Amino acid sequence: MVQKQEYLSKNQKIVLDHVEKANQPLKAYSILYNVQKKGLKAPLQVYRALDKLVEIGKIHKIESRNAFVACKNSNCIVSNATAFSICESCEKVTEINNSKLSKYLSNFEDNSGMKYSKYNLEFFGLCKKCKNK
Amino acid sequence: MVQKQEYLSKNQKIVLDHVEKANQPLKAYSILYNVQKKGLKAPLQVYRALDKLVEIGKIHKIESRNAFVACKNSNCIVSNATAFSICESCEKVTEINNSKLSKYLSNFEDNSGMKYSKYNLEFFGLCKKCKNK
DNA sequence: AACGCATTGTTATATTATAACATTATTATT
DNA sequence: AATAATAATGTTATAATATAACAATGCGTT
Ligand SMILES: [Zn+2]
Ligand SMILES: [Zn+2]
Ligand SMILES: [Zn+2]
Ligand SMILES: [Zn+2]
Repeated sequence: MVQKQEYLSKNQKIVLDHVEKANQPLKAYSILYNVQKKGLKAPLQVYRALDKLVEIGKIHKIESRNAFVACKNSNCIVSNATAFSICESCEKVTEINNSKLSKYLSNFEDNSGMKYSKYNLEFFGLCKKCKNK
Repeated sequence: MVQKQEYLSKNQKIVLDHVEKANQPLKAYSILYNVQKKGLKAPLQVYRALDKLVEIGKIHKIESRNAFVACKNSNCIVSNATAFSICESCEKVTEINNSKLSKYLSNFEDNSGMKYSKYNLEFFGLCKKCKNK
């Protein structure tokens, strides 16, 4: 039997490194531009690395922004249970780490008969800084 | 003073009509293709109508799918508080109308000092049908 | 009529993402 | 070590999604 991958490949490391160093979401093509000096020449190389990193929870995609951010919750137990706050003025994005919220949402059921295995939540508003302007 | 728009323009009506008749999310270019017989020839005409319709809550964007769906909550009080369930197998999307959930999320606060004015939540899983396959 | 503003029409272009195919690397099994 | 299975890479081209820029029109208000 083939084991699940437990290491990161060269391209995956390069992309993750770059995304982790940023403290804001990055666009795929901005990542591409910045890792070209490291040998990743084509969009697909970045997208493939991102796909894998998202799959294993090291990176999350901010869907409303088409941007990618490194996971801030160690070990990323919550890769299938993500929540973010997004400032609509300065675009600052923060990963929300709130166990009550994640418990509430992970246990959420409605009358649809559907059992949810995953969710993504994005809150919008003005951050402290922008509110006081 | 100019009043806030309370009617829909020609293009907006055409697009909304079309989206309402579908009971699934539609892609912008599929909408375009289907309303070309009604005179909307260019992507921008569709995107502009969609923008406005999203703004006033008649239509919601399913961010993880880049697709648009008509609001199912009458009067759309919740245009800034949206929740959807998405089947990862058949891609069926349902707007969740659950007052406990919306109350919980609308009142959610964390220690970031941010007051959220809007949220979008997407649940993923398998719908009843797909689960029993 | 004159103004302000939303909407429209149009062409071009930017941005985001995937298809297809050949090759190489890694790990597991024999 | 050879084989097979799986994952990752490299590359070119193209698909899908979305916006810029600018001119024109429609409509309610003054
Ligand atoms: Zn995370
Ligand atoms: Zn801000
Ligand atoms: Zn709605
Ligand atoms: Zn289904």
